[in-house]
Amino acid sequence: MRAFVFKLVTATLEQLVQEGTLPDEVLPLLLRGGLDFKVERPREKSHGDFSTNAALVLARMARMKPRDLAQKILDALPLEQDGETRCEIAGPGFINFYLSPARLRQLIPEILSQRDTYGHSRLGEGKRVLVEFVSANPTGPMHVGHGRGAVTGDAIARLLSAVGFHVEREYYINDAGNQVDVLGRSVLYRYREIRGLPAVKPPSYYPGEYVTEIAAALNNQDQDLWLTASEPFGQPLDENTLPTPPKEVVDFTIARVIEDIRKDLEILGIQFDHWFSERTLHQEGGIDRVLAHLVEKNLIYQGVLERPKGGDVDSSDETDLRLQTLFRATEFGDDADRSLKKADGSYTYFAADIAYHFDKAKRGYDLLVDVWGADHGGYVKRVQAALEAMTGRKDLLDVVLTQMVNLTQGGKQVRMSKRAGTFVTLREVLEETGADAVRFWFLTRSSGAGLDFDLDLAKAKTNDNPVFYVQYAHARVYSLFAKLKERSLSEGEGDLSRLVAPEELDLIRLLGVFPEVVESAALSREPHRLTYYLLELAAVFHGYYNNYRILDEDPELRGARLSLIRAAGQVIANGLTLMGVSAPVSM
RNA sequence: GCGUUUGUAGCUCAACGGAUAGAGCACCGGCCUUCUAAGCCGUAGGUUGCAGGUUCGAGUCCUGCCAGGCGCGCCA
Repeated sequence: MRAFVFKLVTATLEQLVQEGTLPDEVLPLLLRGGLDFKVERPREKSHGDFSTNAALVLARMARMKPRDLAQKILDALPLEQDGETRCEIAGPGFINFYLSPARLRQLIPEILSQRDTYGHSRLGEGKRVLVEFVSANPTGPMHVGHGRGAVTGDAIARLLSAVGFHVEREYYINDAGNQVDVLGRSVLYRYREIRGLPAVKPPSYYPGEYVTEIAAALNNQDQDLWLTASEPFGQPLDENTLPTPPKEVVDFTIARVIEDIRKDLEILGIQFDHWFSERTLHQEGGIDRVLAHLVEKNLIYQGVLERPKGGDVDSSDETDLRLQTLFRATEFGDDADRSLKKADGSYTYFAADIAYHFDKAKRGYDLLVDVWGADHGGYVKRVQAALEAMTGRKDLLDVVLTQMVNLTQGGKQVRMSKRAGTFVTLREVLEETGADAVRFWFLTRSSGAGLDFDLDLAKAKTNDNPVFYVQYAHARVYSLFAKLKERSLSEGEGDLSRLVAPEELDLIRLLGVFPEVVESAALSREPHRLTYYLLELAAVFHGYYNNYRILDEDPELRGARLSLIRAAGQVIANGLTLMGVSAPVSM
């Protein structure tokens, strides 16, 4: 609907250029979209259904007072003032559009015929987007923070898909590097323990219970096979000469952990199109090629990095004065050049990450979206820098950062400590509250802000619980239709013109906003906008329900109201679906 | 020290550069007991951390401060 008004205004401005009211230079700007005039929903209800600032933006170029120009625009608008739509000038020069009740009511059959596609659009023109998210290291179970990333990424993918992008979901598995060796050693150490052999904790290891479980499974499957390999763990190990665990043990362990993660994601209802292994990059020489490419562009040199000042970096450490292989990230807006190779000649994580993102770019996507934990925020610039260096494209990668989640119960914080091994896994929370609560709740804040997750409230069947509040609005619609049957009432010959109450027209207006909410949430990568919209819609719906009798005696009125709430139920269901939350028919 | 992010009502948070900055909870006052869930109406609550700047117009953009989070290594 907004697009319609926008086109109307644009056409009118073109006409004013031809008439000479507006200078010729406006025309090219208009065609290129170079003018930032807007058609928007006013916050203030009395300002109409739509409003445009066109006269304010163009006043200077037209050398006219904003209100005078507004009058010219108004006169030229090809709108018949036939009672469908009404316009007026207000404030400093806004032009406000008021839709008539008749026009508003048309929306109900539109929604009912579009059903689950209402709110969708073709804005994305089928452009290909790759959303990479979760990508939790395969070294242990997912915790709550990973869950937030998972839910956010999936919601963004759903939103982009709804507005017409071709979306694929990808999980990047960090199955190379030091950490997987640490993991393999942790398993071998526990393997010895299980077999009752002498075992000493390696200098660094993963303490969680899951490691022991995996070791037990390994023992079950392979029995004595790893006795020799585990021998070094019978005595204290020197940090500098740690044994490399056998590939089979590492693979077995990673496969187990990934399977566990996959299960969490399945409970959440998230499916990936691609699982991309970091290891394949190393094996197929992808990293070498990327480095060669950068050498060709003269973006690599041997140098020394300055030591960071202050903070808790140990300034007595001399290792950073060593000559290393550096990428000229500063030429692309980063704050420092970045290391690509370690002293032992192996690649840094960053080198692999460049190769990975370059691989994504080569696969031909028009847009890459990454969802990362906020603790990785410092890497955004360098990855974008590298991507620009490799592809020449500046805005290819969009990174969304998600902040921490705090679990609370009974108003008190649930402490999570990885060191003490008492951290709460995502699985535990899912079992406690269910996937709907987790998904909805994780989308109630903008992703950049911290989030408190109240375990008690998320389970509560009260209106304080936002998940319940919205889902219940949906269920209420269905319960009314059930009641209708129970009383053997007909749905009635709905006469929509009987919908005259301000609450009814407000509800319709709100239903009309839905497509715009979906669009803005998708384009800004801010799924929480959808959540807020649904909360508002649920509130308006509940208010209507509480103040008006839907199942009225009069069949014409009853039918009209039933159509309205059916449309409302449809919009709530569509919104919940975009969040990945179920829309229950009864509760 | 540098980067990044956040700072909005007592609390938790919204607000695509728009008009008088909004919800929920809590508080206070008043109704109500319904098509299933304590609902409904109303009052009050603000110098949007501070100071400048950009413009028709700034919570939003720019600069500088203040405060919290995260990050700043050849860890991933």
